[in-house]
Order: sequence, then C-alpha cells, then structure tokens
Amino acid sequence: MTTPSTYDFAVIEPKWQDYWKQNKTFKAIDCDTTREKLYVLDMFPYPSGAGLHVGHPEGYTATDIWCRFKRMNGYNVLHAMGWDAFGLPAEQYAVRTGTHPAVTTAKNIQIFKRQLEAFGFSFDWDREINTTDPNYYKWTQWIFAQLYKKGLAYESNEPVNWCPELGTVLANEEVINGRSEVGNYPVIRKPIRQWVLKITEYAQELLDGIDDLDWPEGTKEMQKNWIGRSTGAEVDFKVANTDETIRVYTTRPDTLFGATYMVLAPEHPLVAKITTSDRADAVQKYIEVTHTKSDLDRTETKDKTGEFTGAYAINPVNNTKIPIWISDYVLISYGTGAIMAVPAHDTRDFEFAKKFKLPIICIMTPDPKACEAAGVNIDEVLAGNACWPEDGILMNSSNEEVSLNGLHVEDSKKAITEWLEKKGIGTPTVNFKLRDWLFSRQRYWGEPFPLIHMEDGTVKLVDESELPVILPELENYKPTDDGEPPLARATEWLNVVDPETGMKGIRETNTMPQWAGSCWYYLRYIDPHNNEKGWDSEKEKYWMPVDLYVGGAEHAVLHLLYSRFWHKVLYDLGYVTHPEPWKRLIHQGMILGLSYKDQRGALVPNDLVQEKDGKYFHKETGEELAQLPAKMSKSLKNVVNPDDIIKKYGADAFRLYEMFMGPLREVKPWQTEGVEGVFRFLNKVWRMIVNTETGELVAEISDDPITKDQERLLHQTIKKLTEDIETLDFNTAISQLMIFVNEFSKLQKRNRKAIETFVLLLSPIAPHIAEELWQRLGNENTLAYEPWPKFDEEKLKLDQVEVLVQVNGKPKARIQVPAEADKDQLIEIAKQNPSIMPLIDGKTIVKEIAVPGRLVNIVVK
RNA sequence: GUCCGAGUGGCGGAAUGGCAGACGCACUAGACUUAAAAUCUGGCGAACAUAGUUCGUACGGGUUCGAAUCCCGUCUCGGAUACCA
Repeated sequence: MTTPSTYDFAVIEPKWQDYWKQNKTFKAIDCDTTREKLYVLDMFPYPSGAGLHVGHPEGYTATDIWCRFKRMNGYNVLHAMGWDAFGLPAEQYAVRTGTHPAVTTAKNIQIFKRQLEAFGFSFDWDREINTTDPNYYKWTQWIFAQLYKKGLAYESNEPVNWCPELGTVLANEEVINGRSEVGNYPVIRKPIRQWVLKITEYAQELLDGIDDLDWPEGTKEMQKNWIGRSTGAEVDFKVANTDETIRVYTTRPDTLFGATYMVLAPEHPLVAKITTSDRADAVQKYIEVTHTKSDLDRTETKDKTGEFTGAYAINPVNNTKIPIWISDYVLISYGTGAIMAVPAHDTRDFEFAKKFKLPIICIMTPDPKACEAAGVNIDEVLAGNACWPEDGILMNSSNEEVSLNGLHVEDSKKAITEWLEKKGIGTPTVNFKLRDWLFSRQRYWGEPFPLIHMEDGTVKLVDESELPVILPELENYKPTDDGEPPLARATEWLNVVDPETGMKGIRETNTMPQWAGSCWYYLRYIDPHNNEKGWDSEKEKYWMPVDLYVGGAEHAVLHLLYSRFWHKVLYDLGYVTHPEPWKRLIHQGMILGLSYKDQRGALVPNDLVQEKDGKYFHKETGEELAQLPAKMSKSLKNVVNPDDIIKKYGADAFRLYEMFMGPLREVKPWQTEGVEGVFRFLNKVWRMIVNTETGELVAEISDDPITKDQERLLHQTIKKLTEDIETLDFNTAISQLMIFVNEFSKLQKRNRKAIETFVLLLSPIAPHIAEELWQRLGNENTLAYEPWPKFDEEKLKLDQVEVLVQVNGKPKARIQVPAEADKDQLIEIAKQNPSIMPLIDGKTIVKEIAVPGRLVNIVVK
C-alpha cells in the first residue's frame, strides 16, 4: 500500500476499516468485570431496496462518536448492528416478480452493510443479527409462546379493512374515503380472525414506568396520552318500561343532573332490543351506513350524525326520562360503549344537542374570570346557549338524599360517586384509551406463529424443542381467493399430526407483524449465537439495561411501547433483570433536503429549477422560486445519496458535516456546500501535521515547551470536547476543534504532545484521519483505546481578564483587571476608568452591580 | 381542534439572565500565480450625519440594574394525534 502525502481519504479510509476488521478492534467483551460496561443502541434499519439515505448515518454517527469517546474513557462498550428485515416491500416485490423475499432481503442487507461499513462505524460486527434468520425468529416465536402461556394472547374477530376486489386486508392509511388507495375499489369493515396481545393488562405498569425514564419529555407525554388513563364512574340507567339497564362510563359524574339524553354506539348490543318499531327502519339504516365507514372516516367528519331509538332511559339522580339515541361519535371499544350526554358541559354533546334540538340544561356557574379568558359569555352558558366544560360551582343538582349545589367539580365528583355506590347504581372506574394489540397479519413475509389448530377445536402451542417453525417456500405470495393468508397455500407445511395423540391439526396461517422482531432485538445483541436460549442470563445481567438508545421520533409510541410491554412480561417471568429496557433515549432530528416553491406555494422538483445570481427560477415558466427545506423525496428530486458524498469527500467529512450542521436533536436542512467546508478543515488538519510534498511530518512539529497561551487553548479544547461529546453537542465540539487548528496552523513551533492530544480529541468524530495521523506521529497501536486527554482547570486560568463596564445597562468601556478581582475591587477600578468617570460625575449612584470576570453595571440618576 | 417543538445575519447555527451573531457556508477585497484552482490575510446584521451613533434575536406587553434567554398574550412554521365521554 502506498502512503499518500496529501490527504487521500480514498486510501486512508479503507486502510483503517480493514485494520479494525482484521484486529476485531471493537469487539465487546462479555462479562468483563474489570471495566464498566456501556450498552449503546441504535434503532436498526429496515434494509430497503433504495439503500441508505442521509438520515440513517445521523444517529449512527452520534452513537459511534459516543462509543469511541467512552472506550477511550475506559468503558467496555457494546455497540452492534442488525436488520429489521421482515416487512411488506420485499413481499410486494415478490408478488410482482416472483422473487423470494429472502433473496431480495439478502441482497438489500448486503448493500446496507457495505454502505454502513464505509462510514467506519465501530460496531462489533460479530454480533450482527437479522430478524428473518430462523435462528433469530426461533426466539421471537419463543417469546410469543411465553406470552401465550401467560394468557396474554387470544383469538378475536376484529373488524379490519377488507377489499374484496384486491382480496386483501388494507392498513388504515391505505384506505381513502372508503375506497382502496390502489385501484379505487370499495373497502368494507369485515371481522377476521386475529391474534391479539393483551397489552392492556400492562397499561398501568407501562404508565407508571414512564416517570423514571430519562427520555425526551415530549415522548413521555405522548406515551402517557396514548395509554390515556382516565378516572370516573360507571353509572346504571334503567330503560323506561323495560327490565333493561344501560351502564355508561363518565369522567364527569358531577354533571349527572345535567344529563338530558343518552347515546349508544351503533354496535351496542342493546340497540336492537330497545329500539321501538316506528324507529326500527331509520336505526337499521344508520347502522348500515356506519358499517361502511372506516374508523378514520367516522372520526374525520366532525359533523354529528345519529338516530333516535324511540326508547327512554331514567336518570337515576332525578328520575327524569331522557331519550336514547345512537351515534357513531360514541365508540363501542371504549368504556361501556354508552354515554350520558351533558350538552351544557361537554363540547361533543353540545354539538349533537344543537344539531338535533335536544335540551341543554346548565348546572354549573363558571368562574367569570376563566370564562372571560376562554372568550365565552357567561350569560350564554347559564342560558344553555354555550358550552362550559371547565370547572365551576354546581347548582340545580340535588335530590332528597344528596346535594352538589355550591360545590366545585372535584368535590362534587366525590360526593355523587359515594352516593351512587351506596345506592348500588354506580362504581368508581378507571379506563384506558390503550387497546389490545392486533398482532397478526395476513401476509407471507413475517414470523409464523408457533400454533396449531387441532381437529377438536383446541389450539396447541408448538413444543419448544420444535422451534423454529420455519416459513415454508411458496410459489405464489398472494392471499388465497377466499381471503386466507398466503401461508394457506403451503399445503404440506399446513397439515400436521400430533406425534403423541395422532390428532390432526392445521398450522396458524397468519404471521406476526413487523413490530415483533424489533420488540426484543436489543436482547439478542447480548448473546447473538446462543442456540440454547434467546440470551444468557449472566450476560443479560452484565449488559442490561441499554444506557443510551438513539432513534427517530416517529417510533415514539408504537415500537417503544410494544417493546416495553414485552420487556415487562419477560421481567415478570424472570428472564430479564430490569423492568425497563432503555434508560436514556434521544431522538435525532430529521435531515431535510432543499426544495423550491413557486408563488402559489407549490413545490417544484429540483430538476426544474435553475440558479441565476443567487436567485432561483423555474426552467419552464421562468417564474422566480423561493428556496426552502422540505422532506427528501423521490418526486422532489432532492434526495442526497451518502455514497456520492463519501466518494467525493470521504466518510470522515460526511460524519463531521452531519454532526456540525446543527444540534443532533433538531431538524436540519442538508446543504452540500457545508460538506466542502468541513472537508477543507480536514485538509487543514492534515497540513498542520503532514508535509504534503514529502509525506513526512511537517518541520514545525517540535519538542520545545509549549507557551502558556497555547497550553490554555489546548486545555480549553480538551474541556470543550470532553463536555460536549458527553452531552452529544457535537456541533459546538467541532467548532472548538476548528479554533484549535486555526491557531496551531499559524505556529512555527507546534508542540508534539499538543498535536498528539488534538489527534486524540478529533478521533471519535473523524476516526480514519485520526488513526492515520496517530500512526504517522510514530504510534504503533490503534488510538481506539488510548486514554482520553484530561484537562487541568489551573491551566485554563488567565491572569488578566477583560470586564465590560456598563452605565445604566449600556456598554461604555472594557477594562483589563486581575482575574481574581472581587466585586468591590471591580467597582472601584471601573469608577476610576477615564471613559467612565465623566459619565457618573455629579450624578447620584443608585446601584452598583458587579459580576466577577464578566461585567460591572453602574446605575446613575 | 388538542398536545409537543421551534422562530436569531443572505444560509446552517453560537450564546439559556451579563459585550448578540462563536464556528462554518456564501459573498467580497487583497497577497501568491503568466493565469486559474488551492492556500494565506482582511471585510461581511441594518440605518444614518460613518474614527462614531442609533436600532436590531417573529409580534405586543411584563419582570429585572440588565432579557434572544424568565412570565403573559398574539402570529407563523414543523411534528404527533384524532370525537376515548
């Protein structure tokens, strides 16, 4: 191999990637008790055919820098990569072309791996995992078996979006206005047998666990809202002239006296029973219309619809007869599927009552101030012409046994709930928005369930010794004509005979959703080649929990919640030692592309834009366009391919740029010119150390002692890098490296020790160039485990510091003072300053403020 | 609609109660060069009466000696969510 004299990343980068691979430099050592462990996790990618985009390496670079930094600080770091490789695109490709999804997947993984390796990430590649590998999904099936045995999996007929023309089930986002997005065919709601996981059984635990997590507050809030715990009461209402009782759920039992009607979900089981004959036709028609709508349609149209059933309920607090309606704004899946409507104090009920001219009775005097702040007229509320859903003082709310009058909402809730309980017609109740998890898909490319439907109607779990249940080969990946999943075509695989009893059975033909494999992958990295267990418990104890998890905010709820659920189950079963899998979580911000819009605000694809004198014009219409950041997309032609950038500037420049462009957590627009800037910086670093004519070290490298100013800059740089890398503030860390290079490049004598220290500081961020320079500086081993430089506070101190002097808050002078000068001394020096004296002379000094090392402010009158 | 986040030069951003604009990009002047590139040095928020002064961190108010930063209200953009009684 030639040793280049100029900064030739195309030679240097493969050289060191090869070195790390050959020497297994980044091998994580299991159960090494001599060092502190650190488990750093990235969200593993779905290996799509499009290859890596610039968003992937953002989070991966951040964790890589952190890992390299922590290794130099003595940690035993576990950092690995794998493939979340089950999923729809490979299957759809298979349906179109007949190519087996495993073939497509293997090809895509190869591309992804080559791309990731080109970044020089310090993964322990010996721990690579793949969710579609039978040795991996064996344990996904095993975990399902544990859930099943614990009674957390059940079969249910769940309504799904069924498209008869396409013969398939569609996801909610694939259905638009009741028709399929592809082909515009009608879609109906059809109950299909599904496997469902009882995540609701863990709702409270999942909620309780959130508070102690070091996660972004917004994400924690989103999980809390998703779980959606509410407290209230269930109340029984008798149906007039029948023996039927309808139970409603309300969070506002205090408003019982204001209930003027009742609403049932159209699917409520009592609807048919209580509907009067004269209303039957209308009610039946309404139910049919509701059924053709998807959940999305039902919630999108805010305009309230409904029908009167003809029946009446008796309000138990005052024996008033109130009409019973049905409407799709009441959901069968939440609470009891029935509500009492209090239009005066609930906005949805108010809208409904207005539309159908139902009575509105105000039973609460709002706080006038709160009312005004909300822009609501208090008299309108009292007259029943406006809705007030907030706090207030109750009125018109009493019967012979209980009175809420004069009480606030909270106290009223307590009082009325106690009364309801005593009468045996109500109970305090907790409800969750969280629904059980629909866990099966009618697809081919997913984990088969380890389940057999036996002849006698029972379901048998496949014995652990027979796992994995391997996905069978198929010719045709489409669902069958009668709507069975593709696996129903695998006739040989399908039929089994129980070896013990001789009973026949049919395997489950649904497969697991893509979430399954990603629910526990962080446990497999710990022990990826174990054939006896999913993971060894000693290793689990050593490595878990994950210390830092970095990934996109789009997974804030689903993946992160599902995975926490599985982990809690495994914890309860004693397979893991911590109740939560990830201690600290960070979301990297999205990287946007540059795009252009015309005067009407329509986006114009980048290939139709031309630049002229710093302005942008439409190639065809000539209209001037405005530049703006927009999501990268094929249609806008603004996708940046990392391969192109690495080819032109190298991986170190790419890494440096993505970390320098702004704070990790923020959304940032990609600007290729910015890469040029950091590339220039790397060249400058190279020239600071290597003579580009000879390839030898530059003559300026010196063993002479360092000056005090240089030493201060060095220690400032160590301090800044140490602190900023710890907190993942890479953009400011890099700017400090630039300041160092700008100064040291000017020096005729560049102290060898200082230069070596700089190379170590640069190494986590730009590891290839750093290794190369480290070697050229005469070191034999990789710098990956060199001790991280330490800074000395004493060496950061200045003898003299500049302090700003303000008069009445306006900057007036800058003075040099001894660094240790205290407040009184500062004020004294400031007052004697020639440009300050005339400003305060003859005036009354009202106040004197001094902040040592920063400023003095003299307030005069 | 609700919840969360963000608004600072031509651009990415820095400063989270103490000199607004570090560092970088773009632009610009100069040096080197036959020339260009690269490199080096300088300039680069706005206005004006230009060795200076005033204004300036989305907008309006407030707290403070002092606010980009804290508080109240408004607007705009981005993300999430969707009638959960």
